[in-house]
Amino acid sequence: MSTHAAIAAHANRAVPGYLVSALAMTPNAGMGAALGAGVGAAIQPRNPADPLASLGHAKVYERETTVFTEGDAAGSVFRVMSGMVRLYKMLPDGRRQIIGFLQAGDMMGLAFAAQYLYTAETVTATTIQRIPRLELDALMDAQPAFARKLLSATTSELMAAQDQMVLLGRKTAAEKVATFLLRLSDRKCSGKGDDHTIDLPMGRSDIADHLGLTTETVSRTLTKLKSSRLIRILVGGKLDLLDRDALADLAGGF
Amino acid sequence: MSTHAAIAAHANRAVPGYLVSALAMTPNAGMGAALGAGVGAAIQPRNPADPLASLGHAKVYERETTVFTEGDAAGSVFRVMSGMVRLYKMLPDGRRQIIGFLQAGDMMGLAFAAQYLYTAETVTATTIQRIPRLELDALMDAQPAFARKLLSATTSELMAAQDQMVLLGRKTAAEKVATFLLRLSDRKCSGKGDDHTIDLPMGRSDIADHLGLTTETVSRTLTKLKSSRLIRILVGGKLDLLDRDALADLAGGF
DNA sequence: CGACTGCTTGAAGGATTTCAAGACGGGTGG
DNA sequence: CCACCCGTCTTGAAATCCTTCAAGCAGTCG
Repeated sequence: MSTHAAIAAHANRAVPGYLVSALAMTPNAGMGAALGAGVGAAIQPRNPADPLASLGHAKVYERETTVFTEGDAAGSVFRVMSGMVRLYKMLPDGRRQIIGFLQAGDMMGLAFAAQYLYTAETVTATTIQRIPRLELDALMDAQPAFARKLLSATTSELMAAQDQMVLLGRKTAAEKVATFLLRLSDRKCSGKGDDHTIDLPMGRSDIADHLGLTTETVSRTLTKLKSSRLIRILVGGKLDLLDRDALADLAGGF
Repeated sequence: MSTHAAIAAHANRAVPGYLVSALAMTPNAGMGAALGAGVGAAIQPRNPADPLASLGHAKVYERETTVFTEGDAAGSVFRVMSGMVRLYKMLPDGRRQIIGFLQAGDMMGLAFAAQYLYTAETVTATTIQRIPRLELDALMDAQPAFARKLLSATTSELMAAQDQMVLLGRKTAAEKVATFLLRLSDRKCSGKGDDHTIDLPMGRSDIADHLGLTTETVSRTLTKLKSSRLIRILVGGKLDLLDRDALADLAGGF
């Protein structure tokens, strides 16, 4: 159940309305999203074909700023234009689980519920487009194809969430960290520059809370990867993947 | 990322097409799903208002039977009419993570990808409606409202997946088991009979692989709950929740 | 009635956490 | 421009929860 509870099971805790799902929603992200679609291009929020471009308005948030909090009334959805955001849920006693990190092109707050289901905070300085729920509704009504894109994007999120469940439930610390680094690397696709240098703008405790570990374990694991010559840790939150194949082995599956 | 990788990040590993998402899709499950909607009623796959009722055809599967396997070409989506199904992903070395358990009304295989992303097996004897992807597409084209229902249902799945991440990443064994039992209990809503007796048709190792534990730990934890008079273990895979409040405390948040 | 399979229980081991200092680095102010 | 400061990261050692390894036990099914 849990992961597949029927709508009915949720009905008593969430009034219909947009809520909390985070998902990637880029101009090229729809059903027809061809293989290799966009990558770089898809990240262009100002793509002329972007149906969302004219909605709402963008705002710059400083680093370590709250965008919205779990439980807030959910009146808008958001799209990250640049920078990085973390989404997390907290247990009553303060334990935190980071659901994911969002980058340019990713959307959040898109779901049917009256309140946001998690908290969104910026990691770095971030530009975020805020789109009132009503405007999005109107767009969905006007463009059925757009509704399909949302479904497709949400579905992709679900796939990613399932991979994360495997990681959290069945992987060791080393596998978790290796998987995380490889995902970051696949994700960026930043075209320019070394394709093996990745950005780690978030702190160790963010990584830990995403992987179900402690900061100490993350640090120790990274140190071990460094000693094994699989990675090189650079200043300024950057990191080189020196042996992607070995990392993939360590990651044990995707 | 992981959990929120942009579509583009998936584009190179999954050709568009229906795939893997599992979600609850019942007649009353749409956007308008009122609070308290259906529960019992929503579980009625033959509800007259059910747009899916006339699609595909139903088949009975024996217990412990494979419905489809991760990697199979994904040509159909499925809806559980009765019984229970488990969905899981495996790591190359055999470690298994059960993504969720499906009951009457839940759908699976609904996503945009060429292959199924996980394996579906029956736990008990189960009746399953198989719906060719093309028929579902046609229905979505014909009934925009239906597409919204799918989006809503998928979104609910995502919410559940996020809760499961918190469980897997940040809860202790006792909290995991308590949470699992409470979810099962909330889920069933079987109207009739003791509202504190729940069905546990799956084995200990299924529970373990869903919660990120071992069968021994699950067994020990259940024994401890029994000793504490919080539950009573009955024959035939049934179980009484004797102190729901205490369990909720133990569960530490939803 | 015996063998099988799954559940329970015990004891030992290990991976990760917890507790506790240091080291590093980056930013600020003198 | 350098030094100080503070937060973060790293490293160490002890503790712990959970796993692993190993038997018993129990319900089932031929």
